[in-house]
Amino acid sequence: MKRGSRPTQHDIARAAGVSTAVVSLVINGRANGKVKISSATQERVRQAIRDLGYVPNLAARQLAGGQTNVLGVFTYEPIFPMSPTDFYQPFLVGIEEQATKSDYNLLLFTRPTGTGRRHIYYDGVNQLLAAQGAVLVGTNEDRDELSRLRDEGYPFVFVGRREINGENIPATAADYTGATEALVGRLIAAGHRQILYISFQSENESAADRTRGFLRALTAAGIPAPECFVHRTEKAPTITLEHLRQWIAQGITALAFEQINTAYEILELAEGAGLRVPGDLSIVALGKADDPTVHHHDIDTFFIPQREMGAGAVTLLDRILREPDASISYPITIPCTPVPGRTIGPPAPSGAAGKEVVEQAL
Amino acid sequence: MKRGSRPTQHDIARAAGVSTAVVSLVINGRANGKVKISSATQERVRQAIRDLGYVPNLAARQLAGGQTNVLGVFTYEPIFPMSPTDFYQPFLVGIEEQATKSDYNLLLFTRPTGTGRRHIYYDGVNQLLAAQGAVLVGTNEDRDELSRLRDEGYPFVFVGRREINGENIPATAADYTGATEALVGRLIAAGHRQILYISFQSENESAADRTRGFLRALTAAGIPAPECFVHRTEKAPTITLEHLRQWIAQGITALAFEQINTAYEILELAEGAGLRVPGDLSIVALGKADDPTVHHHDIDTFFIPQREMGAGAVTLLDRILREPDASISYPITIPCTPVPGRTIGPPAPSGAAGKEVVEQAL
DNA sequence: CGCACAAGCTAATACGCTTTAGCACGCTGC
DNA sequence: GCAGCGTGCTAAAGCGTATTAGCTTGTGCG
Repeated sequence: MKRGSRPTQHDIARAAGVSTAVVSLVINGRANGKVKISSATQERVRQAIRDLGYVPNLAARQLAGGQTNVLGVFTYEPIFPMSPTDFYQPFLVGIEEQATKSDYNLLLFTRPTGTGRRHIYYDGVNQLLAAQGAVLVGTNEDRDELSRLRDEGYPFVFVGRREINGENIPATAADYTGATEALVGRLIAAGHRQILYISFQSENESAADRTRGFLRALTAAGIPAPECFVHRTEKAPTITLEHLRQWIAQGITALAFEQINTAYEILELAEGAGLRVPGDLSIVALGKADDPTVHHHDIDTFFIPQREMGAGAVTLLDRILREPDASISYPITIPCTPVPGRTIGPPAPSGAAGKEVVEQAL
Repeated sequence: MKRGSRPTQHDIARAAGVSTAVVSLVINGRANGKVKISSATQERVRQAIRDLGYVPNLAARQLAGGQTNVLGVFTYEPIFPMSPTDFYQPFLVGIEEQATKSDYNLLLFTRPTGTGRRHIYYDGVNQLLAAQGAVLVGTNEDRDELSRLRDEGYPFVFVGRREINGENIPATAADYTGATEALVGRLIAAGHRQILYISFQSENESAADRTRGFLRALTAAGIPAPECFVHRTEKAPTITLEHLRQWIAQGITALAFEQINTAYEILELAEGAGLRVPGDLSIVALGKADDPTVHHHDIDTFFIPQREMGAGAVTLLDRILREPDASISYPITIPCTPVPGRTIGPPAPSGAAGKEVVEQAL
């Protein structure tokens, strides 16, 4: 063992009077498998490891095709967010928790990619290869990269459902469809027939799932679901009191918002203008981050199980690494817990009544 | 090249009709150094790389070269805190930022150590060795571990000043001494002569630094600094209105709290009881976390430069790794920016006046 | 012509580990 | 006495890359 450098298996082998193969077998717990090592020898090896302070070289281990116990975490956004109310935080909490339980260390990919935006491929090199597998988090992902990654057979799991070329990639996903269906079902059960679904996100998988749940709830109740029930818009400010007035006049009795923030703004807008919620208008939000600092107590919605999604991603990745040939159907879906509020109620008796109220309010 | 696996330098070499050495040299831009490769050959190699879609194998590269670009991050507390207002968060933000700039990936040590509490040494083995060097964060550190770590010559940096056997270890530290001296100086400039320093923490380096700054400010102004000016207590609730009353009666005109939370509680306690701050009592806090969600607008204090401390730790570690023989004096000190408030003012005319006010208030 | 020297390349080795074929040995059963 | 077998171990072959000592060839120069 050269001065100043770490001991290798070779050094351990020499100290314990065995071959490096024995050392490797003992370290990897394969001493009682096909090849057997006497317990006396095992103990000598372990003692030598302790004496010399041996730690395996990760790169060598990986090169030789062994276990490194390192999972990569790649986020398209900065990992440690400046804003403590960051949406991604709970995912990472879940990832760390489960990594600890499953005995993995986490390798965070923070190296710059020159372009400002983060990329998996850096200088032509797949950064993730430094880890055995990786969990990917973020909204701003690069589909081409994901596609390439999958083609290469690199083991990874996305947090959130993602499709590449119409096919689901390994992922853990919130059951937006089911949760939306249940929530909208509650509106229908309360008597609503004309429900407007307001989508602010660009077309992505989460929005698609919610839309599907929305439509399912309608069809399950035998309500025809014309496209005019889905309102897509770019930004929150585009909804005004004027919009609300028009919708109510059209006979709309309930609004389903994709984002809880917008739901909350509109709730305040409506109540500030004298509209009663529920009564004149019922409001639901299709999901709420598990953020302990913010409480939208009153809006009917459901929790997005972020920690579970993060933890589930690690569990799934672990399984993929252990059983590379297992056929698993993606995504792994995790249910959302309902958050009861006070914004669902029976609709106003008729469209005309709604109209009156709004005119009074203005 | 086997099916299903990525092309290697060997494949490129064969395709371009050269040896693997040439491929390696071209890839690493060393084709014009000691060993020269004709530009025609270089172009052939590059073309083959493009044709076959070659991507270097990181593990092999690391094994052969030694450079891993991986820094360890060891925290005694969980890394992704559940509480978004966690004190450690900003340190990690800084670490990540600087790691990105300095072109390092971060290896988070999350593997359990069996004992519940996290430890660097696991089964007698230094876990950190998996990385080139490590940044350590946390209050609950194990001094023996740090001592051993240093003796082994492992490159590491602590975030926050730490002494082992009376000697400073590599660390980045907030300039508590200077900031405290300046802040207490402002009290003195306002006319205060009897200032009570209230310490809640157990005896550690940060508390010691503040105490030193406090005493320096006093001696610089020629004020004798008897020990009775330092009040140590375990928990916040132990300070009551009764205490305040006694202190004012003793002629104390200003309080310096180690923790801003306590300062804030006492401020509310005092004002709730009719005491005027400042006026009857001036209050300062010796440091405030860089937490954007909490605003103690009104208390005079200073920011603890947490992000800079984290970033500085990475910078320092980088330097230690690059110049192992450089002699650097520790800790690297980072100044604290003052946060002006409204709780410093001139003292009450006399001790007796203070007494009166308190008696009215009670 | 003979030598020195540069250019352009190859062969070989090392990095630290995992894995597997196979060896030596002692025991059992016939 | 020997085949057959299990136990405990070793030797050796990679994994994909970087590095370097040398080899060959061509060129300039005295």
